[in-house]
Amino acid sequence: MTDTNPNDDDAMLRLDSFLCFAVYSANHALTRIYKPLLEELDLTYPQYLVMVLLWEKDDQTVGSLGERLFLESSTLTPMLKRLEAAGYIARVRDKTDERQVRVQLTEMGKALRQKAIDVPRSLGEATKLGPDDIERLRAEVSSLRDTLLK
Amino acid sequence: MTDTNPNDDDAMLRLDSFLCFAVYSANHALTRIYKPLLEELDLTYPQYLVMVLLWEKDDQTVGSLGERLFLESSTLTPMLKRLEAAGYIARVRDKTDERQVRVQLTEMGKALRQKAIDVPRSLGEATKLGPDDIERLRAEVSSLRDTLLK
DNA sequence: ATCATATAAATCGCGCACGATTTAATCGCT
DNA sequence: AGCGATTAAATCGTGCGCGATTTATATGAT
Repeated sequence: MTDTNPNDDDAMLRLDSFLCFAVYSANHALTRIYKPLLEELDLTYPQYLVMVLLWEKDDQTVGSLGERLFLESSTLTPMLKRLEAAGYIARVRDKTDERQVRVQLTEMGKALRQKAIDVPRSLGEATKLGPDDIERLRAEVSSLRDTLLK
Repeated sequence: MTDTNPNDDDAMLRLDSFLCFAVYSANHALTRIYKPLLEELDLTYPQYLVMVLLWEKDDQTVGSLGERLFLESSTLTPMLKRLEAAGYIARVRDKTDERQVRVQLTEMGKALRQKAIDVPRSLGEATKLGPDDIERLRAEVSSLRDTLLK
């Protein structure tokens, strides 16, 4: 008698059972944690992600940044203009292919890296998780993303 | 000789190691998966979350919806107006406390539930994960969120 | 009863984020 | 060389999402 839950008329249409809502709300929670940390750097959270990519490797195109961040040019272009206005990056047309715009760190942008150096540690602490748990969770969530995008 | 990585000048400022970016990008990926499913219902993803809450329990205030979704009235008010314009809900001032607005399903809103009934299953399939893995991951990510908001 | 305080939504300004379209440059085929 | 197809960014319109403020109502202490 596999007594299927008699109160099953919901067919699991309950918010608390949604993985998507967990991810959605965790993302907002993370953004809120970052906010005060990044305000000191005069960066928003998505802008910070761009800067991290540029600190990894300077002089990238809009397209390659978008590919890494899963963002469209319609999102990046205005964001990059704000980063340029803030003085952290320069946007220059590629000389050999004028269609592309290369995004380059200014001296100010390079210098900012030092001020951002312990943001990841602060965040790690806020999660109250050990490095191994963080890495395991990160790998699982990344893998979910990759499955969905495939 | 625990040879600490000689190329450690990065101090882990690498996007690929960020749990936050995994969550951020997984959230976008989920939104993209939902989009075509919800278009048939004439709902956006956040609107769908509101509807799920109302299907669970009709006649809730703006504030209580916000508490469940971790959203402010500045986000909800315009969103609820759009749901009202779509014909799915009604917004009525509470008679005994005129400060509050009660959000109530219309007949159309109630009927929509049947059309939404297998959205969760479609999503479960897209993740290519079993129910147990989904639930475990959901619990972990929710717990992360709760830790951060505490 | 009155008035300060608190609470609930709404409003405003700004920054993502996307899809659809447009503009500009390059590529490829002949 | 020329021109259609492709590619890279930018632009436009819409919808979240927040913090700060405003408006309106309710509460509470005297």
